[in-house]
Amino acid sequence: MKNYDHKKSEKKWQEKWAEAKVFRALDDSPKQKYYCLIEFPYPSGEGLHIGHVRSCTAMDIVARKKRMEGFNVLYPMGWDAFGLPAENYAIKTGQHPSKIVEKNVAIFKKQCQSLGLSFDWEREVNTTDPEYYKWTQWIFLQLYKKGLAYKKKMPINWCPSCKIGLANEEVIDNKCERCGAETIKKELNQWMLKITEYADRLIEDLETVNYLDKIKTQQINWIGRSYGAEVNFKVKSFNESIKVFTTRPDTLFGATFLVLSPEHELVNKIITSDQEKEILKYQDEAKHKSDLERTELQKEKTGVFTGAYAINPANGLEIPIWIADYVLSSYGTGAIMAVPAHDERDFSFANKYSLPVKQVLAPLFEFTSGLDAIRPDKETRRRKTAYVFLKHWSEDKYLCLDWSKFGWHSGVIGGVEGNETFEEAGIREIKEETGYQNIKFIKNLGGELHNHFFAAHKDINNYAIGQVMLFQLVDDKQKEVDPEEVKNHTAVWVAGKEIEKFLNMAHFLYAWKIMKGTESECFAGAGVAINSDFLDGLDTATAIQTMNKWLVDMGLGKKTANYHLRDWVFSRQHYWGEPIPMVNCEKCGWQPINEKELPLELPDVEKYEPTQTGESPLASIDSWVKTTCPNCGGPALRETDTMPNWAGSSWYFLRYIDSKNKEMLADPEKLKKWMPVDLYNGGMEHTTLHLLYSRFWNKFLYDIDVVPTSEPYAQRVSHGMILAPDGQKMSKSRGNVINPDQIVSEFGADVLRLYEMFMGPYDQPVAWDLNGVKGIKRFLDRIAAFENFVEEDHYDVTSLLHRTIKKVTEDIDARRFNTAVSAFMIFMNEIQAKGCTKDAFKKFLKIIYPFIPHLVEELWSDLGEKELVQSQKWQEYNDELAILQEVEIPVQINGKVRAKLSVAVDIAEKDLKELALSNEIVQKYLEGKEPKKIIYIQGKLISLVI
RNA sequence: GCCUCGGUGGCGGAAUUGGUAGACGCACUGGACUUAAAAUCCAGCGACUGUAUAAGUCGUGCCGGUUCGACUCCGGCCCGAGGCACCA
Repeated sequence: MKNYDHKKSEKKWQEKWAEAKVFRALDDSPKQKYYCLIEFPYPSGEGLHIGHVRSCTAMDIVARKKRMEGFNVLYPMGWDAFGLPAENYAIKTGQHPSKIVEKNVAIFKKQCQSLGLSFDWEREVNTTDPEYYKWTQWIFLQLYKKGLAYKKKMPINWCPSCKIGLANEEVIDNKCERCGAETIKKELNQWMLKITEYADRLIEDLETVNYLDKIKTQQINWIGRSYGAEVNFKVKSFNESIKVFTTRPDTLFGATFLVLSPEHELVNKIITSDQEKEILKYQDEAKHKSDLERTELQKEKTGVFTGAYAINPANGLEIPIWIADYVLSSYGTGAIMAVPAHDERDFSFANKYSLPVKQVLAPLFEFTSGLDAIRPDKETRRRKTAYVFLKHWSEDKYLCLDWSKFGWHSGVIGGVEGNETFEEAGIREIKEETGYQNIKFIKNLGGELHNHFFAAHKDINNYAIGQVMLFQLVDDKQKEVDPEEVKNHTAVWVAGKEIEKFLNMAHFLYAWKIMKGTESECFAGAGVAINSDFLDGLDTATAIQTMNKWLVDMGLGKKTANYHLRDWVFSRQHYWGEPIPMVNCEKCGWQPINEKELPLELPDVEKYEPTQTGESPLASIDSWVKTTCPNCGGPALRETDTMPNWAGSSWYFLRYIDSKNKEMLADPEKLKKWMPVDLYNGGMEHTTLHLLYSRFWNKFLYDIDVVPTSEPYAQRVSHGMILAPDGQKMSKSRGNVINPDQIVSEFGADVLRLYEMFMGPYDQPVAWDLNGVKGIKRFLDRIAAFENFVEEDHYDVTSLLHRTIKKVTEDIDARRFNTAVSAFMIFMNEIQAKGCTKDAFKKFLKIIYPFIPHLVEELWSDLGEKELVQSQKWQEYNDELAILQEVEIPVQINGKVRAKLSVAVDIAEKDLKELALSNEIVQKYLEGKEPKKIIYIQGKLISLVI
């Protein structure tokens, strides 16, 4: 076809698809279901972003292919339309946010359609639709009923100049986004959701889903579980006790003071009168420090003595109780036991205030006298040699480390004299350095492991390393050790992982510090318990277990876990969100509204600004706020806070399944049919919030038998961002935003789609390049204009076609779209040169169809086909045809390619070897000799060693 | 500081149970067609040596190791991006 007009054609096919309803997901189809989900966008005023096009197209390709493969595909779209931008725009213009949303949604929808995205529009949802948020509110009520929603005083960001509460997104560098004034924290009673109750399941169930590894690790880190113990400390002369959390109960004997966070509830009860003034001052200061300041002033620790003492339950010692803001009230119990000898922070605090330090842990290896053996070396290559001898803390085992500043390379052993082996040289040198005469060589750890030792510390970066050996110093009177015994004895030292464990750790560092005279006296690693009564001699892991058991037996504490994850602050002091369906009755307290009253609709207000008191604008509507208590019928006030915009997006994937249901959130039968989502695509920035929140809600709904699966998404993938041509993020302020509408109108939707799939690996960021778009345009023009049809296919074309089908099929499944596009190009290059049959061309059209559906439909009908390509079956490939008849086998000599042989693919190994050996170039290199070894890799290469 | 990912021509990138590094595209250079330009088509395109040939050397952030053979595996380092951060 000579003149392909993308504007006309794209519109035509979009209409035909809509007419034929080929993108509709059917609830009663016998076909296997496939639920393909893309994060629904916030319909901003700027319209669809070029980045949306990338992910929507990618999922569109998957959806279209799956349909052709015979799946009943659900690929829906909707709008996450509550949120600040619409509210801010409403404040500015006085327009109702819903009007703004309506307008923007229309633009977005049109844009999606102009791209030919195969969404099933019959299932469209909008979080701001009362018929939708009715169920968001309903879920909140269920959470409340199960005790998972509660009120708590929490700080919000408050701008003293604008007198409004700000969302975290509105606070930049501790300043108000609107006026630039410093923000402060203001305590407000807020609704909270107990996501922490689900923390363990949110970690553990990750094993049952297929998420990208980086997504899993990020979630695990965010939840941040750590195991430890809670220990109770009695306060002297008070009938109170302080509970602390520690991950190292094994160091309890070394706890020489306690530290409470300034906000700790017990502080005011236990302070002595002479300390009161100072304490109150410190508390006041802490309150005025922002989070930023508290973390910025990391290095210098401050604190105040309360005047009270606690009893260390392990040894009965009286230890002082301090307060300090390096202890956070929001983590653990808000109090710690300080073990300065084995914790860096406690150590620096103890140093500053001259508090006692007590060692209760020794490293597994200790520095011995041989350590400072640095000496000039006259005869050998080395000019300076140093040995470190580390002695095992209890056994008569030594680790000998040897390095040289002006080291040698592999294979060259320094320090060897005459014909002696390296081992002999080692023994000789140990004798010289230590005076020990009876030394047993145990094992040379060689070059493979030596770097383990020295990477442990930055100071020794400059040392190139020779060899590392294990020696045993045998007492002169002792008999030689049985070789078998040595083996067992030393197994722990040398067995792969074990040695890594030992060597990568703090022990060496500690020994090194002593040697350098920079020992800090704080050893925070794992080791062996000392000065700890019944724990003495136990390694850290065993000591922790023993201590945990002891704590329980004595009724002093228990093993427990702590999380970084905090409960979800669910209140926003804004207008444009779902009203929280609760009322506060003077008599009955907080009461949920009757479910029959849902949806609790947002009333109209005159002004959208938050109020001067920090309440939401809803607070100013008396008629709405004043209501009756659902419990006693007495006067009550409505909650005026609204939900965060994460609320609506936490369950939208469920609503697509039954978007028009008036009776329930969604029909259980339909949920059973469609859940879980098979493939969910979204941005990495949603990993720790939206993704976690929606998993939490789904799990909750699963627990109350509303949904059929514990995990909502079987697979989660992520797209990379599209950057501006200069490699910067696209933003309005930089003025480097690319408008997709413009590209669609100038080049066509197919060009934009294919370009975005080709630009780079799907999951990585790539910079926009207009020349690349033009290149894709050229490629599409070549497809459109192709007419080099022949009667019968050349074998090469047939074989390439089948290889291309295979590659594209696999690439789409693995989301390697860029290499699939390259395969299309290779195929086009081939058939332009050699020609192909109409049949082969049609097969090609079918596999490129998901990428450029409009052009393909046009060419397809042009070739006389009556049906839509979307209703065709996905093209299959024939493995036999995909095989090349003739291959080029490179001949390597000593690892370098010297010649290439063109041979039949099924050539016998013997024949190939003969052919290779008789090759002229190979002969030249062989110089009449026989090769030592011939390596043949089937169909890949032949390698001669001479 | 900790965790995660990444580093390959002028550019985007390709190559994974270790087996021809640079597919495909862009940019660039030369040629054909044209009065000319655009478009299109053909050829070249990592660096160096060499005679524009033949041939050879080097080359995937850096330093080592394993191997007949390393972008790929192992150890360490450097740089960049993202996340977390006084987390007891």
